[in-house]
Amino acid sequence: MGAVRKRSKQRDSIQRFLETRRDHPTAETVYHHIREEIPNISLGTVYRNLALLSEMGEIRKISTDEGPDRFDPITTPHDHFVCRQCGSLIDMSGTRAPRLIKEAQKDFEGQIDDQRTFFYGTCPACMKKNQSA
Amino acid sequence: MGAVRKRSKQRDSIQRFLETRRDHPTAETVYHHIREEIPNISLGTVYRNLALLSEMGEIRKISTDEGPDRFDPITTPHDHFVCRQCGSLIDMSGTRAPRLIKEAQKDFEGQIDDQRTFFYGTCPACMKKNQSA
DNA sequence: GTTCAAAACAGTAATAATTCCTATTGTTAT
DNA sequence: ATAACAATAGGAATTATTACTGTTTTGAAC
Repeated sequence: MGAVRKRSKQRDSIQRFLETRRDHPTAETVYHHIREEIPNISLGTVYRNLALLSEMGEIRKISTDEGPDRFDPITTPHDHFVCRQCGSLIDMSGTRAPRLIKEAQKDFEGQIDDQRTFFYGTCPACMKKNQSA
Repeated sequence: MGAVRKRSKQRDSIQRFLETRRDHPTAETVYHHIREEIPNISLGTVYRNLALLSEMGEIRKISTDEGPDRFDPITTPHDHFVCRQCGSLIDMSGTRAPRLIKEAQKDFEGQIDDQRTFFYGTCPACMKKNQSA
């Protein structure tokens, strides 16, 4: 009998909060918002539950070249764009993962389970900002 | 007139060291090795120069879901594999970047300059280890 | 080769990001 | 209700990285 995972209102609350967001919050952002609902939750609890939810496949951890890790409630495969100027993280349409994994697996002796693609550049908002400046 | 970049034996040494390695060392690893050559180099200098070399396009910073940032002396486009079990970072053959950027740019209003693809799974060495265990 | 300002340095402090630890609380199965 | 144990809070500790300060090195101009 493997470890039984028990629910907790803290973890439920974290998951529910993430689901309302399209902007891939950091652990710090999650912490500040959950504190409005559960004022004495600790940052450690937030980190632990974000890690747990990731392991459980309920959310996805996203590490980029810019800034701290972020978390995404959408676990269906999709790519991300990172703005080098403002740091915003944007969902990209279209998924390339299954095709890429199949392709890469051909030349590779290990086992490929997952894949992440990031695009870097300037986001639409910053493009506009730069024009007027 | 932009800032004039001056050379230093510290930066040269860091770059030379990286070029001998195929395993994408962390800042800490670089620091320990350079200290054999320049015993009183400081960790801050290592971080500063790794950042500078990245900006200059001489090396590449690599951030993954597992562990601290790593640095790659090869700047021609290529993908990476991350072993979830041992954390090793492996170069993948074949580049998908130019094709992917072109594809993604079609549906995207921002400007895409760069792209990173990571594969996650179990590396060949860990596959073997798991079999015998 | 001396001068001079910019750039880089070492060393240290500070901050950011994350994990670990301990005592306590809440849940589940009996 | 109680035993067993998962999950908690809160803070300490650790890891990763950046910033600051006074000193040294670099490279160009003379």
